[in-house]
Amino acid sequence: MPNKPYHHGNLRSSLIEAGIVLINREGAKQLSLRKVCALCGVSQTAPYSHFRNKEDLLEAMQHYVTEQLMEVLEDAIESCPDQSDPFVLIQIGKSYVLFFIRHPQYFQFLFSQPIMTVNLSLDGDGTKNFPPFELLKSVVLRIFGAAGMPKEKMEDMIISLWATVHGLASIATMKNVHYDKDWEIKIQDIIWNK
Amino acid sequence: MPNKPYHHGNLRSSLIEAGIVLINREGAKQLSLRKVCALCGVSQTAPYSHFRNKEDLLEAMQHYVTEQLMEVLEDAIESCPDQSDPFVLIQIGKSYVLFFIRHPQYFQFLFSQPIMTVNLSLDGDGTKNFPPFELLKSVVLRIFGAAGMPKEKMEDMIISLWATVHGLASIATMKNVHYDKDWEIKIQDIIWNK
DNA sequence: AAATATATCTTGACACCGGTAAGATTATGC
DNA sequence: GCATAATCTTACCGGTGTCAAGATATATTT
Repeated sequence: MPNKPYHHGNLRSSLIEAGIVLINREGAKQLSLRKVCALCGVSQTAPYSHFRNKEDLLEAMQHYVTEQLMEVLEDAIESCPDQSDPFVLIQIGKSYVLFFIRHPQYFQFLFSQPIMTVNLSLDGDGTKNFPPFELLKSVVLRIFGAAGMPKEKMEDMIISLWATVHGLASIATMKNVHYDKDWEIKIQDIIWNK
Repeated sequence: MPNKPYHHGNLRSSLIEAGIVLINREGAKQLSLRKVCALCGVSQTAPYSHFRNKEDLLEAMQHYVTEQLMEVLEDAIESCPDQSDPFVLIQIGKSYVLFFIRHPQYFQFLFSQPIMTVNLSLDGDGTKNFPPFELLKSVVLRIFGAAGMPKEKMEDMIISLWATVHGLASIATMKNVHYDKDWEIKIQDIIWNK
């Protein structure tokens, strides 16, 4: 049984993952730096060697969650046989909503104080954009841009699609929502009927 | 210049309104009981004669905001010449989104920890429901129920409509969203194209 | 009208929180 | 091997929600 070393080793990533654990356990609202520190077996001010403040840690955790979401969305795209079929959009939307249904705490956490930028217009710098949204934009551009749809119309479609899907996720992850149907089936219908 | 009386007189409603002022001034995240008390010129524990705890005050404030929203939505309905025209739904949706665009802090505040219930099915007790949602349900029921639309289809329509509108409000009130078009015009198009 | 009871507000205190300052411990580069 | 930098700890500060006990005003009863 070795003594606990003075240096943790990889505290930065441990703090991020401990924060994620606590968010899933008790929700983003109850998260405190001190609890994260306790879970990592480290003093209350240790994080300040790796993050400027709590906001900074939260931002790193948001990137962590966003990457998980991106993997899910990219898998959804790859699972489609025809990449130029608008059905890809349904799959993306479905995966987006289901991701948050499976991790209800993530929705509040990601969007309660969103740090990432969202540029709703098709041109402009996409590198700083919320990656899932940028992904949606690129798919619409690939499918309908090739078909000659005017840019204005594509922008409307992107906003409308994301609003619906994001709204569904928001509603589905609310605590006091009662719904006796199967979301997975309904989501597809709802996106489809748009 | 009269001395401040020991009893405030109408502290309960004053606390609610002071809380609303502070939320509009610095956001729901920064709100503290003590600040509300200071704004009312009262000690830190005075609220506990009127509310069980902070949650309880926040809940009362949510009801306060919800009533403002309801007034806006009811005005929107009344402004429609033909109450059986589906155009009423567009007007409701537009007013819903614009309300939150005009009061960006309210969206986070109302839905960050929603206290009210949302029953997505058409039957069941509507009295405990989030009133704006119940209003939407009743309008859809009135317009399309009379036209003989099956209940299942109306439920899909309600969820889809609310998801879109709620999602639009969510996106439009995000801090880091860049959009150079006029929301008021776009919203109508987007809801319309559904 | 006086006495009692109740509602309302204050003071004092506690544990928890995010954050700063100064110092201890370990790793790194020359 | 020594100096420097990175990492972690202890001590402390102001702010927060909340409880306990007491002060003050209003309401009720007699």
